[in-house]
Amino acid sequence: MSISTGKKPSAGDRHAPPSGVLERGLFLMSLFSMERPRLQLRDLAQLSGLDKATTLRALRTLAKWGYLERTPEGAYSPGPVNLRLASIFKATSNFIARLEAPISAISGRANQTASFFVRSRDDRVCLVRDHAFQDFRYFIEVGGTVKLSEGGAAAQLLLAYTEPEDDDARAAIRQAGHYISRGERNRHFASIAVPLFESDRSFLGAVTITGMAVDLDDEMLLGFKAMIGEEVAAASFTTA
Amino acid sequence: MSISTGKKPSAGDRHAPPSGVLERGLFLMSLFSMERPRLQLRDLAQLSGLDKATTLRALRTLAKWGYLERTPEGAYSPGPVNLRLASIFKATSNFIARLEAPISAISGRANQTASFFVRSRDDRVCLVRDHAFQDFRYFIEVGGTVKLSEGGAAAQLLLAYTEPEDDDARAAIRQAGHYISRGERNRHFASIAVPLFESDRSFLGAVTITGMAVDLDDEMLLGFKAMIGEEVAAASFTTA
DNA sequence: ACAGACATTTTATTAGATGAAACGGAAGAG
DNA sequence: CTCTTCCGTTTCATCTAATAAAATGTCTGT
Repeated sequence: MSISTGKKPSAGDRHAPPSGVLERGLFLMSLFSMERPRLQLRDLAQLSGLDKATTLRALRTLAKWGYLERTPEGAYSPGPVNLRLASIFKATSNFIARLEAPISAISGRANQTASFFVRSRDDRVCLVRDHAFQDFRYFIEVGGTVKLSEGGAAAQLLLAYTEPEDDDARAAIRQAGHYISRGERNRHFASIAVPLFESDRSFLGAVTITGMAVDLDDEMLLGFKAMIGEEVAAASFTTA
Repeated sequence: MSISTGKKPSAGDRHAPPSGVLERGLFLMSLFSMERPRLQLRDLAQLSGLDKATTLRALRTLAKWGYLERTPEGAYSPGPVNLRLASIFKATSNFIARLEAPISAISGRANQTASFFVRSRDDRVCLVRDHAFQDFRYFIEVGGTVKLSEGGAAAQLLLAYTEPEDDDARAAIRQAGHYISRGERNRHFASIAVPLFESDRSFLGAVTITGMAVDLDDEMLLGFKAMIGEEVAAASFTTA
């Protein structure tokens, strides 16, 4: 009753928990992140706003199927089944595996974080990521999604190449074949995003290099563009 | 009613579908595999034994949260969220990333499939795998689980090192520091499994090399043991 | 021995899951 | 072109199975 009618002004319930057992279970899974890879019942119940007993039942089922596993201390963390599903996912989008080496090489040569994003409805999803030596806590993790409306170099570029309704700004981005952002999503960062095409010229997504704004002037970012082109060409992709 | 009382002797319902919405949803996810990465509503309903409407509702929720995505043709396949959870899983079991290079090297040097398994309750789970040039359809995929009771070199070795109740056979395996199987799970294959320890000597799981029995006599399999030791040592693991 | 923090079980109540049937739309055959 | 078939989707009366508050169990530290 506390969900539909009552109000729980307790700490962590910014959003009301979803209704429906399956949705609640998936919601619980979504509470795990790189920053919080292990959570105990109490935390999950509080974060989700669900009753302890309800949370426990869901966690048990999730653990029974390997989506979660219990640590020796009794906390929960994502389990091995996710690996299985991730490898099936990778197999269905056949180009991800092919992109891993180029992204790694790009990251190494730029000594910055390199990523690959695709559009999924109104979000962008990070599918490949290599961190070089940077502190990665400010970034979206692999598989993570961000609303396109939140901006960023990758978002602008994805919109330019995939949005049905066109305008001058988007045409200009396509004309240039890249987009540079400065502090658009995070004040301290700058990025360049370039489009990635399959060998048959079909658009796949955006390759980006991101780093601290102080380290990267526009000239340097622009210089990365040719290098990205070289590296992805080794895997038969193109950037134009 | 068809689930609890009725009988559906149709094609693919070897097991009755689980009850509980969450469990049913997870069950649906488990129907995807490397061999069947895309399934449509009809297939999923039939394979699971669930009603079409029930299946549809679950699939919609799963897709809404990114666990599944729809192909242009309307079929379902595992979605990008699995990638996110897999990377969190990898981060929590920090040794997986460290093992990937050694497994790859072992596979290359033996020119056979190399894998790493851990025990999870009464199952073994494949966490790392490199295929060399073999046809991989006969093998468990990464993240895949198999009952320990089904045997195989890895299963025997995991039992020897993790089962609380000991017996002579298990003590002998620990004494030898390896286990060789021939046709135990599959008539045509042979494997050697060796234990993997963290640098502090805590047991992690089993490294195996598997190939066609005709190509691998016991002497050859035994010869791999030292090589495995060398390669994992490069990542500060040990095999004894 | 007591208190506090968590995990787990129990149970009466009803929200919400279920599935048979009907509908709709697309593709193919005659 | 109409008829048929095959799927996905919607609807709705029925009742299973999910819910949450409270009680109980299990630690840990004082």
